[in-house]
Amino acid sequence: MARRLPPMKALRAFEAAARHLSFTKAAEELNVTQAAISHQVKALEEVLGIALFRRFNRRLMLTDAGQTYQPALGEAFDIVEAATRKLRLEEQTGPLKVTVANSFAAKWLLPRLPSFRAREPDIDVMVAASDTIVDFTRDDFDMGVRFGLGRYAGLRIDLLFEDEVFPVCSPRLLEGLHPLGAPADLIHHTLLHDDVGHSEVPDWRRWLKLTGVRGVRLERGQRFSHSSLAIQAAIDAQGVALVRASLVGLDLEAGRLIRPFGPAMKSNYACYVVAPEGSAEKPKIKAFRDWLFDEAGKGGVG
Amino acid sequence: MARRLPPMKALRAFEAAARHLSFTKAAEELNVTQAAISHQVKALEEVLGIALFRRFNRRLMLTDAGQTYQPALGEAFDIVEAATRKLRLEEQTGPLKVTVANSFAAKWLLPRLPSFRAREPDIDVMVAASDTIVDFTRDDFDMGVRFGLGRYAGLRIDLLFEDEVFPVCSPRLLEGLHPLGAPADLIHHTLLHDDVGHSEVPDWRRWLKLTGVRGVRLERGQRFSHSSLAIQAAIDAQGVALVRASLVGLDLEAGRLIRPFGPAMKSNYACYVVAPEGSAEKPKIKAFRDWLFDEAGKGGVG
DNA sequence: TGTTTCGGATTAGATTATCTAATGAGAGTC
DNA sequence: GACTCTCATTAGATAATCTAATCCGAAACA
Repeated sequence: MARRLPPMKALRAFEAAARHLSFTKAAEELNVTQAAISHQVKALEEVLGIALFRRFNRRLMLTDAGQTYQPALGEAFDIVEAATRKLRLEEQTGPLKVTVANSFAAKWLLPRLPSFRAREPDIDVMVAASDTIVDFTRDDFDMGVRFGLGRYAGLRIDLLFEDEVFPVCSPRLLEGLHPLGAPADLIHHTLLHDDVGHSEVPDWRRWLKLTGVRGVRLERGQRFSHSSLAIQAAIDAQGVALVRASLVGLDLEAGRLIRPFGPAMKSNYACYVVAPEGSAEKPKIKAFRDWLFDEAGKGGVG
Repeated sequence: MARRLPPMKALRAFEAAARHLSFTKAAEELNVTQAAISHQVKALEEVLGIALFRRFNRRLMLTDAGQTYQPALGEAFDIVEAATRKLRLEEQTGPLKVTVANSFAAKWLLPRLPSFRAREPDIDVMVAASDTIVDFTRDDFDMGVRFGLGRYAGLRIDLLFEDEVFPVCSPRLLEGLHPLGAPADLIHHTLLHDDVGHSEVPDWRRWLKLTGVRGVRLERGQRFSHSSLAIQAAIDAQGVALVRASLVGLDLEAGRLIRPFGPAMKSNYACYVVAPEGSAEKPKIKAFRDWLFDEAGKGGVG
């Protein structure tokens, strides 16, 4: 299994020298002095115990051994070069792996993604929706969009937008039996909860406290594991949801949801674009980040 | 033309680590510490700007990039290994290039060569007969057999045999008009000269002086560019040649030539087996040298 | 003929690259 | 809960590599 190879640097020196039939030219190619090539080739010949060059005063020739050796080495180095080039190319054009929270994926990113595809047709995006926070040193992701406090070590962090929460419901709900003109009317309606469980994101309890409404039974109503599901239930006129503005921007625009009344409550959580410090400026990552900011600015959500 | 490749040592380290999915095992394979591999891989990832491994606590995984990179590198190193192996093999079994003087080739080596072929059927011998002394650092030869004083810098030198010169002629010449029983009888015979031009090898002038014979016309007679031609002329009964013992050993044995009278004169020149110091103990060179000594000892010439 | 030029060899010393030893950290294992 | 395994990190030691200067010999030049 274990390969036994001559020193790689010496091989490179020899291969270049053999190609040029000149130590001086090889030295130029490898950006070293002629003496360095001379040493390396000599060392290689000693390691192998085989003469590779016949040295004349102003001319080099390959020995039979050198003549058979050079093409093989050239081929090997070509393979390495091609593989490296391919690696770099794929790094630029290969799929961009983005990790995002489930609800953000469903209600913000996916509906807007066709716009990115139109703008950067060469970049394939792989969206991985997950509610566990990825460690970029462990998981093979290029970047992420996260709700949080914006404190992530070793990452470049850009604030995409701040967020707030407010109640939304289907316009159909207004046509129902019970009015929905003020927070107090909620007493006759179903509350749609999500279990995001971020203490920093206001929930119905805190919102009702803020508005001073009493008598609403918090333990009742529909509970969902994800905000996106609560939103969908709201669209289906099943009740009133307390949601993050960012997630319902398009639904409000399209009239699928309305805001029956205020107020909006500020969340400490905001939306951040994150990427490993070292790769944050790579073309495809930058392209996606730029697009995210353009989209956020456009919708009046940011 | 100029290739731009990542550092070769780092590539080696990465390839081994990728193959084992373990820095520790890679370190064993390359006979370094685990820390060395860790450094090299990290350096490579920095040079490329691309993560190659995903690091878990007791487990390594390749990133997509690493996964595409490793097989190409493995292939490249395999090519290098195979080429190196082939080189070493050919060095052992490929043709043995021997440089010898023309006359030695014709009159000593070639007639005996079948014996070597029988003894070492795997070694092809390429005999290059030439009267110019080769420089092993310049010309692609493995070894040589030379007449001389045995002073050659940078070479391993083994005395094959010392030499002497004496007159020889065809037995047919004794049956001719003029007798050939003592040096003085040469006055009636044709002298066969060779133009080797080594002042250290006695010629007719010195031999006649030694024997005290007078009246022989040195300027007369037949001259040849090589000893082997003078010997052939002697075999053809064209006259009497003054030759080196080593060159006529087989002709005397076979009765093609006889020594009509003495004396033999010692030559300062002797026959040496030479090979570059560094490669003198290589199997095929040693095999040929051993055979040369066996042959020299056998014929009673050495 | 002598002089110049060219390209490789050589030497010794400087500079890096590379490696090691020691240690830490985190998560499986017993 | 102690132990073990594997990789990361640090600083310092070591060794590989490179450079600068110079030498050398033949070819080119004149």
